[in-house]
Amino acid sequence: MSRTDIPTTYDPKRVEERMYQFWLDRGYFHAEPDPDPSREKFVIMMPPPNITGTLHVGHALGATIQDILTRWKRMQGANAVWIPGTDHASIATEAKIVKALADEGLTKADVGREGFLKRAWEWKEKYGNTIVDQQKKLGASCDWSRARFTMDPICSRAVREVFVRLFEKGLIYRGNRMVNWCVSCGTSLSDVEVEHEDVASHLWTLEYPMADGSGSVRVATTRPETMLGDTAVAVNPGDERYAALVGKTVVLPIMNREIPIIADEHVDPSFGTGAVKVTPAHDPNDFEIAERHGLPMVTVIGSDGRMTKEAGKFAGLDRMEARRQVVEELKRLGRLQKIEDYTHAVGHCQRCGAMVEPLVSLQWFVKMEPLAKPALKAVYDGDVRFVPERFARTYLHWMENVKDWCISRQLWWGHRIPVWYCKDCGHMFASRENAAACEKCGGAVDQDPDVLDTWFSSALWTFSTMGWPERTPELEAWHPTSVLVTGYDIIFFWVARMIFMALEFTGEKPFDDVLLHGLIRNPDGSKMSRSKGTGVNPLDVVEQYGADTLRFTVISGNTPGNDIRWRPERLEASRNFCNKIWNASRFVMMNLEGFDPLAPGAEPDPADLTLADRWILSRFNHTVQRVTELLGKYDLGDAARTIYDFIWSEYCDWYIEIAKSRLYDEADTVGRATAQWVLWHVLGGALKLLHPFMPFITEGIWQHLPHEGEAIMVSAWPKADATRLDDAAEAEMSVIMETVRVIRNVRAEFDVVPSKRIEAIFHAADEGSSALLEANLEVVSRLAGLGKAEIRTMGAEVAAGATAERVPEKAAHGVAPGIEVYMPLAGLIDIGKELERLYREVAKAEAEAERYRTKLANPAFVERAPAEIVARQREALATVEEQLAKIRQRIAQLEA
RNA sequence: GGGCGAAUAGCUCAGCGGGAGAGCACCUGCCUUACACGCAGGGGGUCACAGGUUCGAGCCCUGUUUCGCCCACCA
Repeated sequence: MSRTDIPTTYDPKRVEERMYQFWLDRGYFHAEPDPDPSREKFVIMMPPPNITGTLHVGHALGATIQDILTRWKRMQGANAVWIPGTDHASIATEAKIVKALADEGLTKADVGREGFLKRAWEWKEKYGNTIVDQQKKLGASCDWSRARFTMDPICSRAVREVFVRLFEKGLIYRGNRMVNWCVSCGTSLSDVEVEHEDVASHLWTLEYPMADGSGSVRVATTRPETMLGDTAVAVNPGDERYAALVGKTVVLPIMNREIPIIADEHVDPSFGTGAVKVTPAHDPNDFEIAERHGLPMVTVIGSDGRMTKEAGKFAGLDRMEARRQVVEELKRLGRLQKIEDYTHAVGHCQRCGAMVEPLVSLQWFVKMEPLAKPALKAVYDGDVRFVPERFARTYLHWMENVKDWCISRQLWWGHRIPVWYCKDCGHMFASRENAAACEKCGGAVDQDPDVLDTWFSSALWTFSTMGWPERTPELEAWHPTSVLVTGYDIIFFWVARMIFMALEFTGEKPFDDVLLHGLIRNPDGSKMSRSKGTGVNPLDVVEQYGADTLRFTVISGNTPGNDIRWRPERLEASRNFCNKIWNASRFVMMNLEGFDPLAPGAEPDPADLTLADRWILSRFNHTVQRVTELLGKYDLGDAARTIYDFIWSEYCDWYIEIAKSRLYDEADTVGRATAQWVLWHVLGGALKLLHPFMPFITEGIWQHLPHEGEAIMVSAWPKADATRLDDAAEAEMSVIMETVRVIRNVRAEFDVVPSKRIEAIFHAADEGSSALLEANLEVVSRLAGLGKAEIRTMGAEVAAGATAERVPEKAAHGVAPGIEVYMPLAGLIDIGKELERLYREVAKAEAEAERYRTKLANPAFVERAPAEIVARQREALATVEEQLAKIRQRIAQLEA
């Protein structure tokens, strides 16, 4: 195919799949631990998505960030590896299986534990890889050969090891305690799995008569149905109103049970009536009060959410129905004193949304205090760094107040708790191997039926995946990992737990940095929800726009930790950028015919470089510096924008346009070759900078450009070449650019069509400006559409009046630093209109000058501000005043 | 009840101590031999409000307001 046949629109479909396969075939994603400790390593463990899941834009953001960092580090020569995996997601997957069973008219009990697990594994085989395949579509450069699943033997073994060690150390214990119970999922939950939501409800004030008939005590409650299980009424010990009643008893209405009035510090005398009903079995505080006072516990709500036998005639009712009936009954008995509207927070199950019931049950817990200590220190000392930093505070606050972690779940899908109970002697023991008999008496044993919280295995992710407890080469070389990239919403679930687990079991932090990204929201700011149909499927986006466009869209305009709203229109901007790159590259390729930039001596002699060449090379190297610096700070959005601006606004808008003169001038062999080399060199470098962000298009183009090496993805990350940084060239170029702008401006003002060439007479202030303009006259002419152009050097001796005579009266006027332009627009100009334009120019410049003058007139500023700042202001003022003078002079001429 | 974030051009967002920015939208010209998914030019902002620090403040400090989020056992 001839290069001119390249389509003018970039088509991702023609590139993406082919390039990904190419990378896979070459094994570029794979890494091995490097025994050489001096080589930089870069390791990311992918947060394992649930096997129930499909990709959403949030995943796309996380994956893009991780891929950018990994590709960048790989290009920098680091031993970079990004290890992927999936999570069994105990409760979420189990819910899916249960639902699938229900669709067949079956229940868990119908299929039994084994049958259920068989179905779960089938589910995993069927759907476990969809999300992996989806990530490949995004261009994720994961080492797929290292993919792990949280229930792989290698991970399961680590889970057992950790459990047994914690058990033996006394850090895992079993206890009858109050836990969060989801009646719908039928399992206990940890504190973090409960979401508190404000619910508009009522505050009921009940009246309990004194047993001795001496009056009554009023108590307020948000849960009247629990009164059936009350075993005391508590007041504050310092509350004089009730001092005389403490020790006496009241009769619990409906149940007609005598319960004591006790004094407990927990009671806030200023709230409600100052007296509290105590229901130890259904309220965490009451549970504690009961423990302090040795109160009995009456369970009136069962694990199914229905009232128990203890609830008397309400037994069997759903708790909400029981509430209505209890309230009715109290009303009838005259014991309902008051109903007020009241809004309070109620816990809901994170997974299913059902109201969580605090219930007392026998569960397994991890004792947190000893584990939290080192985990606090690691972050406090800055050993583990949060980006943005503010999230370290969130973490520290949580960890400082962390309570024991309930890890047992009454589910079947997950890591089964490795504890056995002897049927003969009652001995309980934890074991690394499945136990067939009691370790003490040899009697028959039963394994604990529960499974572990999903997050228990996720917490070990950085090291379980690398073969711990073996001392594998991976662990030696790659642990701790470099950075964890995840959403700020799972700091407690996962980040915190990884930190204390890794510290406890490997003696190392799990990662150096935690990079938190924000959530992608709907255009109205609400959370995306698949159930509400508001989620965006990244694969649809890839289908329509390509992966690079999606990646660039999620990464640009995004700062760490900040949420962004999903605006589909932004995709078009990224898509247009792809197209811009495509066409710029197409242009370069079309103009590279007959030139081999890789040939010896192809690099131009510095003496042959034009101002524009030196300028773009300088700008490119500044861009390299800046982008590298930003990536190092995880400012990926800023880095993306920097590359975008360089490619579009500098390389395309200016350099390519400037290069055309030399490219099209067959006679200028040196000039042509120089432009070709610079075009090629800078394009290649810019593509490299862009590659981590847009891997497909950059690789696709790079493969068609003359290049060394196999692939851009394994090419070396550009290093800033100090010898190419050229401030003088940048300053001079800005004068040339300003001159072009001034002329374009005039053309636009007077509606001169682009195809019409115009004449320009330049007045250069001095020899320097004159020489600069002379050397770049062709550039200016091309970009500004000039026909005839003349440069006059104005010596200091030239008087103002003398200038006017040498300029056609009917000419538009423009001013750039050190350069004046007169444009006789051949009949298109209208002096009145020109004057108006000049007045506007003067007004604008005058306002600017005034700002500088005020500042410089302030002695405090001149004395106290840094000399450099003051000098800059003076310079700026001088420049503006010089231009002002010239415009005023021209106005004077025209007015005369 | 604590804590955090946001408030900057019509919209989505950068900027966080020394000349108010980008993309989209809008207006005016242009199919100029890379690109109309484009080019050139242009309009548009007392940077939420009130104080303070500073020679100088979207940028730092204090307070206020409005949204959003997280944490929390006042029944």
